[in-house]
Amino acid sequence: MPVGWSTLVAVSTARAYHHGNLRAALVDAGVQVVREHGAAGADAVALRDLARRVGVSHNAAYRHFADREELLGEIAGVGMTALTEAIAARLATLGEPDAVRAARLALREIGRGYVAFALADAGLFRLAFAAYPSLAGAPAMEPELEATVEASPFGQLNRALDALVEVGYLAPDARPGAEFTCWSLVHGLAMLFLEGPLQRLGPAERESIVEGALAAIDRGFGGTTGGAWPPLG
Amino acid sequence: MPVGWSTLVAVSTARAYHHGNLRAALVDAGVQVVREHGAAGADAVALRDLARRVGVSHNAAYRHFADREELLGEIAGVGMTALTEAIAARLATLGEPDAVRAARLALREIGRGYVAFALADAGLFRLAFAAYPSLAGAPAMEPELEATVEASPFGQLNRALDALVEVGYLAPDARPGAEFTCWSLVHGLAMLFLEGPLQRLGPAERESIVEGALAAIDRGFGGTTGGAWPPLG
DNA sequence: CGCAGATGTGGCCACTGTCAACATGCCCGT
DNA sequence: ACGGGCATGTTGACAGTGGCCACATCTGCG
Repeated sequence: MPVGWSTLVAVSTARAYHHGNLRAALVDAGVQVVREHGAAGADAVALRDLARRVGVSHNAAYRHFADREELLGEIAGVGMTALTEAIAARLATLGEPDAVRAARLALREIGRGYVAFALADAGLFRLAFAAYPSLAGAPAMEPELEATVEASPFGQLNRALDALVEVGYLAPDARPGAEFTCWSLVHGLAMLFLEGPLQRLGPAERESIVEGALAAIDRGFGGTTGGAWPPLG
Repeated sequence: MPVGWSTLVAVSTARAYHHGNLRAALVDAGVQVVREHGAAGADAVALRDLARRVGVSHNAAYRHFADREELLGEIAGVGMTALTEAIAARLATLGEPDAVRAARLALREIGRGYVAFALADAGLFRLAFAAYPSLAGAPAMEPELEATVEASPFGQLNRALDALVEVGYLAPDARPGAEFTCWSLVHGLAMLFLEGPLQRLGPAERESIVEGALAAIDRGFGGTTGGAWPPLG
C-alpha cells in the first residue's frame, strides 16, 4: 500500500480502525447490508464483503468475532433494540386520559408496532429472531438475561397486560399465559406476511387482517372481565 | 472411469437414474438432509452434497432443476403435504358424536397438529414456509393455486371454521378473517418455539402454552355466539 | 526507549453454486 | 434395423465464501 492510504481511511471514516471502532463499524455495515436486502437479508451478509465495505482486509473481523454467527448475533441485537424502540415510540404518542382505554390502546399499539416494524425492516426483524439461538448458549446468566427480557418487546407486552389487569379490564385468572398468546398472534402475523403464503397481500388487506386479529385480542382473548366495554373503534 | 463403474451404480442404486428417477431421488435426499439437521436444515442442503449422496456427479441436478432454489421449493412442497397429512391423520381419529363438540375439537386438533409437526419436523416445517416465496413467481395461475390452497393446512382450517359456523358455535359475522387470526396464532407459537426466545422451554411448558392459546381460541376468539357451552376439558 | 500484546494482512484450504463444453445412451422415425 | 436427435449425465473451470495459519505492524506501558 502506498503512503497516505491509511491516512485516507482515517480521514474518510473518522479515525483509523486501529483505535478500536472496527467492531462497531462491522456491525454497522452488517446492519446496513441486512437492511438493503429486504427479507432474508441475513443470508446476504458475508464476512468478507463487510470487511471490504469497511476498508479492511478479510480476516480482520476474526479479531473481534469468533465467527460469522457471532457477528450475526450482534446485528440481531441491534435489530431487537430497534424493534423495542419502535414500539416504545408508538406507545409514547398515545396519551389517553381514561385508564382502561389507555391500557387497551397500549396493547393494541404494541401489536401494531410489532407487525409494522416487521414489514418495514424485514431483514432485521427476521434476523433478530433467527439469531436468538446463539443467545441460548449460556445456561445460567439469570440476572442479565432478566434485564434483557425486561427491555424487549416481551417486557413491554408483559407490562401492558399487567396494566390491563390492574385497571380491571382483564380478569386476573386469565392473565397467566396471556403474554404468550398475544405474542404468538402478532409474531405469527408478521411471519406469515414476510415469508408465508400471505406475503403477496396488499397493504390494505394486511392492515385489515392485523386490525381484525388485534380486535379479537381486545374483545376477549385472554378472557376479559365482561362485555361491559364498547369496542375501541 | 474403468469399465463396470456405471454398472455398479446401476446395481447398487436400483436402476440407473437414466431412467428418470433422478429428480425424485434428489428431492428424497434433500428431504432426508433437511430432516437430519433439525431446525435451519434448509441451509444444510447443498446441491453437490445431494448429488454425491445419490451417486451422481454434481451438475447432474441442473438437468432437473433450474437452480438450488427450485430444488428447495420442491422439498418445501413435500414438507407442506406432510404437514397437511399429519393434521388430517389427527382429525381422522377424533370421532366425536356431538356435532358442536366435534367441530370445536377439530379446530383444536388442527392447532395441536400444526405445532406438533413444527416441533417434530422443524427443518421441513420452516422450509415449507421459507421457500413459499419461490411459489410467488407466477401471478395468474388461479385455478391450480386454488386447489393447492384447498389441500393445505389453510384449507383444513377454513373448513373447520365453516363447520363451527354451521353448527352454531361461531357467530357468522365473526367468521370473516377468523382463519387468519387462528393461523397466525398457531404459526406464531411454532416459530417462537423453533427459533425464538421460547426455544429452550421444556415439552411440558410448551404444551401448557399451546393448550392455553388453543383454549383462548375456543373460548371466544372470533366471537362465539354466547357463553352457553362448557369448556372442552 | 524498547518490547509485548493487540490488531490487521496475505496466503491457503475446502466447500459451494453456476456456467460451458463434452460424452453417453435411449427412443423414434424411416 | 438402424442411425440420428435429444434428453441425460460428466468434466472442468470460475468466482465467491468461511475459517485456519503464519507473518507484519502498530500501540501503549514499563
